[in-house]
Amino acid sequence: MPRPSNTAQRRQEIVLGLLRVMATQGYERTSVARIARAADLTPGLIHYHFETKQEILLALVERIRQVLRGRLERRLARAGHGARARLFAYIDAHLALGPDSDPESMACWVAIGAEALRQPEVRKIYAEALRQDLGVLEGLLRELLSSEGRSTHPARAMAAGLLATIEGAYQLGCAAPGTIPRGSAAPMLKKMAEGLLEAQSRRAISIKR
Amino acid sequence: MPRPSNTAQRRQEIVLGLLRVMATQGYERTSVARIARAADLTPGLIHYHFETKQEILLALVERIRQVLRGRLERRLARAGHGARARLFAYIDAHLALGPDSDPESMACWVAIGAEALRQPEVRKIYAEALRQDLGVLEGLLRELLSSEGRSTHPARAMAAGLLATIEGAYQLGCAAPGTIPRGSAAPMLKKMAEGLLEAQSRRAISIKR
Amino acid sequence: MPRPSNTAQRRQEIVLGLLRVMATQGYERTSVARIARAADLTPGLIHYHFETKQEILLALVERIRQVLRGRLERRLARAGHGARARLFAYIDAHLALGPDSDPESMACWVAIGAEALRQPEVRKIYAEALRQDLGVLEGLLRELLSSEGRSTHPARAMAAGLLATIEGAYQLGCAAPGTIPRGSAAPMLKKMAEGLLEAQSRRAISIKR
Amino acid sequence: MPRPSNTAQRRQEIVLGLLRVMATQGYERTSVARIARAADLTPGLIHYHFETKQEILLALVERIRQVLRGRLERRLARAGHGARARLFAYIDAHLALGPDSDPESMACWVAIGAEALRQPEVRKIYAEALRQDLGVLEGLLRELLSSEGRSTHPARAMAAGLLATIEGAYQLGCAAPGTIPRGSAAPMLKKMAEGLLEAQSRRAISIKR
DNA sequence: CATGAATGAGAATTCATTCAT
DNA sequence: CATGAATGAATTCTCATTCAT
Repeated sequence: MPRPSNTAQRRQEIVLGLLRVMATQGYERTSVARIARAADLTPGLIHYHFETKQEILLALVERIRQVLRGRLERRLARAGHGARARLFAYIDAHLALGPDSDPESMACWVAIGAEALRQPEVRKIYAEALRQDLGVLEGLLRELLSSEGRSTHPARAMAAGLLATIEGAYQLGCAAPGTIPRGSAAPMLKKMAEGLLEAQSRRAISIKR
Repeated sequence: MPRPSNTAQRRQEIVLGLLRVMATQGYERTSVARIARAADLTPGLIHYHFETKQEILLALVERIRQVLRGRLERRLARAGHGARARLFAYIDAHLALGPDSDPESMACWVAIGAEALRQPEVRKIYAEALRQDLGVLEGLLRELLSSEGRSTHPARAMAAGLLATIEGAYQLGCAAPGTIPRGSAAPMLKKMAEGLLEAQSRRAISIKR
Repeated sequence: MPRPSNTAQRRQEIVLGLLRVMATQGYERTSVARIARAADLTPGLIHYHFETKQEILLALVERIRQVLRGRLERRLARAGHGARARLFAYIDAHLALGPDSDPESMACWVAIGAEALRQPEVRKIYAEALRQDLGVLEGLLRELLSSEGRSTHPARAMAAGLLATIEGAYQLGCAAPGTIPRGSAAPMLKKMAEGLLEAQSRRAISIKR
Repeated sequence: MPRPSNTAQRRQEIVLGLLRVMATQGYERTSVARIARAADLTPGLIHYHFETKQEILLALVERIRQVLRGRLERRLARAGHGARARLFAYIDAHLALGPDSDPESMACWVAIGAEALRQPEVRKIYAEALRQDLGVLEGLLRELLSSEGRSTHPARAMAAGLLATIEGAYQLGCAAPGTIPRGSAAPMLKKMAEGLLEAQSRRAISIKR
């Protein structure tokens, strides 16, 4: 009778080890030995469960995305059916402080974004993640626009702008703390969203006139 | 007769070598030997002109800032005195495509942002740079707000939001190309700025009533 | 009722796994895990049936020898009683192409020869194997010489020469294909054997004169 | 004034270090650290002068070939113009014992032959080396045949046979010492060559009749 | 100023072997 | 018998930095 597999468990521990170390050291400076120490394992075992260090990174991306998806779903569920409330839930899921905010993941996400610059494989899943985010955000904006009886055409471009702000807020929040006053990112982004929507609206009206 | 010092020249070549390599490799993966090769120099000479590799990075930050400052000044000069035009000049200096845009520097800036996560010294000058940007941007917004006879109070928060969007656009532009349609970053940011301003404006008006 | 032992079966599977992998990877590059995969077993089980990796190698040598012995016996049986035919049967058993030729074993044999350079234990059984071959070959030559009424004295030296050619043909056949035209090794060696015998013969005759 | 380059010197030292260690350990078991120790250098320096370990191996092949070429040229020069003497010079250059024989290189050559099985790049230069040898040997046989007024047609096949014997003699000499009595390889090969030539000759004669 | 050889401290990865289940 | 997780030592290779010339 073989010992029951603990691979899933171990892989998670390893991924969390990378998360912890990478948040302060970046990917390149995080050696497999450090991941091992952080997870209280041996380097050899790391490579038993993952072929390469990069594979751990990819698993970490997956995990960060999962957690974010969970956060988003919970907040959308709480938000009810109002299109505006749902958009705000999206923003809060990404930027709000609070018990479910996750600064380590945020720092890692920034580091992952930098790795995406030079590792094609990382770039691929990083870009894929952003395309997903973009899609979800666009959907929410589309809901909101059509609920107000307006054209959904600018939804995509607006989503891109808001997504850039989110990613930029991560970057500034981690690497230049203080630039954005603590806790102000989510409210600010909501204002920007509203501004975009209203500007759009007024322009539409003025065109009609 | 000693030969005239070419230190300044050499330092610049070295910094440009780092710029070129780092844009695709990131900082950690850029070895001194590669910088040397890119600058057509030898590793030893690099360390004659710079104590450490990190020092080159700091010089590169300085240089990227200088170039950006130059671009901003030229665009502000062309913009005339209109507060809105001056704000747009700022945005274009950071995001517009064109002959003076500089994708390599943009990629490096993203990599520098990631290095700021883990190198306190880099973080210091990175944050300082962003504070400067923030100050300039805030000033422009203040100009604009007061030229319209409105409170300049929200200028700082608005500046933070716009700056985040700029940094985020760099990130997406480099690491997830296609997320933001090519050439659309500057126009989008202008719309976001306008939205913010107008939302502000209407709220102010409605409060007055 | 304990299940019947399948050790013999398993050991053979493992040895064949080594054969398959080693033919292309050499001994050092053949990890126990790869042997296991090739034999559709697990690494732990390999070490249940063999103490060490080297032990598998020794078993493989034994097996290759057995197969060769079988081939030789079949060909000798077919050859009848003519001394020349029997010598040729020996040569064909080692070098002839055909359904019973075994390129994988040949490649392994070459790899084993290289391992013999550095592993005394392997050297021991490798040398023993060659001494056996030498003995058999010498016996066949002796038969042939005495059947022609000539001195059997040079049989040993001739056997050594022919054996060297056989081993060299393996080497060239595996590692420098094309050097020896395909299918030409056995006929060439037969000519070399005849040449040796006839040269011997003429010299003997001339001495008599 | 830069220090004069000692790269050529160092590279040779490193190659000789590999030669020394590899003769007893084989290629795979020869770690870069051991090469370094054997050459009294540091591992880092090894990799300053050679990109990879394999590159050292390729340089070693080159060197062994050079030495062999030198030995052959000296012996050919001493052999005068007789075609038979020249053929024997070739054989002696490869197999004769004596002050210029080189057992370490011989052992390495055998190990290289085994590496050729699994490293395509090694196989390439190994096969090329053997093709060269084959060409030279064929030329000598052709000389000899035509000097006796006979067809040179079988020269190639004869060369292949003799070359196999040479490689096999290396193998047996290194890995199964005693199989071939010490010092008997060269005389035996000469007899084999003569046997081949005479057999050929007699056949030619008998055909003429 | 300039060269490039040299160092030494890591880096990721591999792997034979052990052993709890 | 069988599994496969775990270990720890070894491996190749990288690289910032130093320094004799």
